[in-house]
Amino acid sequence: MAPENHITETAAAGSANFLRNIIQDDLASGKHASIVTRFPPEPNGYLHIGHAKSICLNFGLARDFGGECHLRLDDTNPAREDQEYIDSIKGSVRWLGFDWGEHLHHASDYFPQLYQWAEELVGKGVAYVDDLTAEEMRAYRGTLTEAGKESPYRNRSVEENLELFRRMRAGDFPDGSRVLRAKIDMASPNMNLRDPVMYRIVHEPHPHTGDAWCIYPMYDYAHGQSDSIEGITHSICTLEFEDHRPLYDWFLDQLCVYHPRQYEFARLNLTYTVMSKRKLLQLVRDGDVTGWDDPRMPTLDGLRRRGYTPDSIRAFCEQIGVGRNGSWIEMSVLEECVRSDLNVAAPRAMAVLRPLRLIVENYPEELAEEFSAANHPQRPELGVRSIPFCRELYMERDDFMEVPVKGFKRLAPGSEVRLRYAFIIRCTGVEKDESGVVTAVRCSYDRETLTGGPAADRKVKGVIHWVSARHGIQADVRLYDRLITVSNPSGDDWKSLLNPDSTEFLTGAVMEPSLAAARPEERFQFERQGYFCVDGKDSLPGKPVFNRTVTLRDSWAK
RNA sequence: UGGGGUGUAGCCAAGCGGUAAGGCAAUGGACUCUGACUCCAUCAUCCCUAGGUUCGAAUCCUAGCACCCCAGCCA
Repeated sequence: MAPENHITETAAAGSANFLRNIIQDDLASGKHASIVTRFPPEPNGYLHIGHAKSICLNFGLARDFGGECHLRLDDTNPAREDQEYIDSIKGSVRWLGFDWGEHLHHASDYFPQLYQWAEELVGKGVAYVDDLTAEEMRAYRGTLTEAGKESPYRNRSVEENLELFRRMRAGDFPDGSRVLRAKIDMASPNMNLRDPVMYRIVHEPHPHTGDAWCIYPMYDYAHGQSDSIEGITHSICTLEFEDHRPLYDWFLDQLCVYHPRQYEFARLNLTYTVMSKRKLLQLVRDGDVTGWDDPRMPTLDGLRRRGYTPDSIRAFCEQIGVGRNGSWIEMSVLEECVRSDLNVAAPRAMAVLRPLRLIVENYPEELAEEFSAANHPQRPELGVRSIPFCRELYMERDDFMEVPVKGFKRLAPGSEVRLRYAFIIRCTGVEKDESGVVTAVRCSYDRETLTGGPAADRKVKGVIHWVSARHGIQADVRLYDRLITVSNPSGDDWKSLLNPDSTEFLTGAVMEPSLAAARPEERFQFERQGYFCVDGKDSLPGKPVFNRTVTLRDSWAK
């Protein structure tokens, strides 16, 4: 079979999108023998689910077409970047399941080359040192509908520009006093071409180059050339950089170096949350969340702590597709991705979140039995575990209604229900406190109805989970809800849309004893309730804290 | 009112002149010791609008309309 066919077949594994089509054409036409992509985050924040879309796209394309994908830290602005972010970015990409192999790069690796090229452009007379202040420069830039004015420093001689640029680099000038600009066209309808800044002076230590530099390249000057140096074939970025493409092309053409092509796709928007690093940083700084890895955050570290699996996030990125339409993906798509992953992967367990005492009147006081429960109803190979049972149990408060509403299939006075993996019980009465609140439910059980027993097949309308009061363990459970109250938050007042009830911490939950051994990041389905993950940060040995990843679908709740 | 983009179901999204894939959501039903899972069925005479070309248009042409992005020494 021809290699082309092999490539086509492999590529068919991913769902169709315009970038795959472009790459297929480029490979078929021989424009490229193989492809090189890159994921180029700026280390000024933690990666979020939107970055995951880009990571899966770039690494996925490389994987499917037999190419390579580089991880490049776009570290051109030491004023905002930090080693903490570099570490978290690398961890997140690896956690998601991608490997950059030998190709971990930093834009700062190219500072010497970038500087040399800048001198070359000065020598060609297409770059100049400008002394205008930032405010003046803004005024000279013009507006969307009016052309800008040329700076009075625009026509300095090559010699003077070279001398000044070298002195900028040598540290002779304070921050903000001068910049190096490309000499393009102050009247361009594309604002990016109105003599964009190439270098600015920043006396600030850099996490990767230390104090070797006090001038730093701007994104537009650094990015395309970095792509060129690395031999990137398809430089994929988000839509807002579309206007920058002429500038990307301009630098590469002026320099006469290898010229990668830039393609843009629509960034991800997810309903009921915010996605920009700026806003996420604000939530962290203002203490609205506990950190970048707060389980409510759409960051990869947040989703991880919440219990999302790398597989589920990759499946999500595959499902949402890649296009050029500004789109909002409904949170339910993401939730469905974890559910379907965890439904297969997560062992089941019983936990009572809001306990209500359940007394089995005709069960002997001193007796205790162990019943066998499947760890996964559809996967017998996952085995069974035993669950202790005794006269006094806990049931879920929501599973009892003194005056049941129509359609209620759980326990109510006089009604019957099955205790999962145990007996069928009938409610015989309730106990209440002075204010009328039910404090305990009383019932009787029928021994014949034990799972596997002679009357086990008797039909009852409902099955409820339970935990032995004598054997159950206590554990903290944290329930999370959407961060933002409206589906499509926008504008400056987004902070007023924060959901005040996005966390609910439960301290009285009771669980089957096997859960005491749960390890950090271990995931379970608490039957009839949802998927839960042992918090990787706040759990102690033998004392797990459970985060609710997502509820089970509940067709009754509606 | 300058430039660059985008318009296919509630939300995404294939489609590239031959008669509207798929996923999520929703609805109805089957099954069930999780009101879960699974399964089955329904869900665009129509592709922003209006004209035009064509035997034939979501796909080509023309004119509109709507929405998004751009005036950091951020990326």
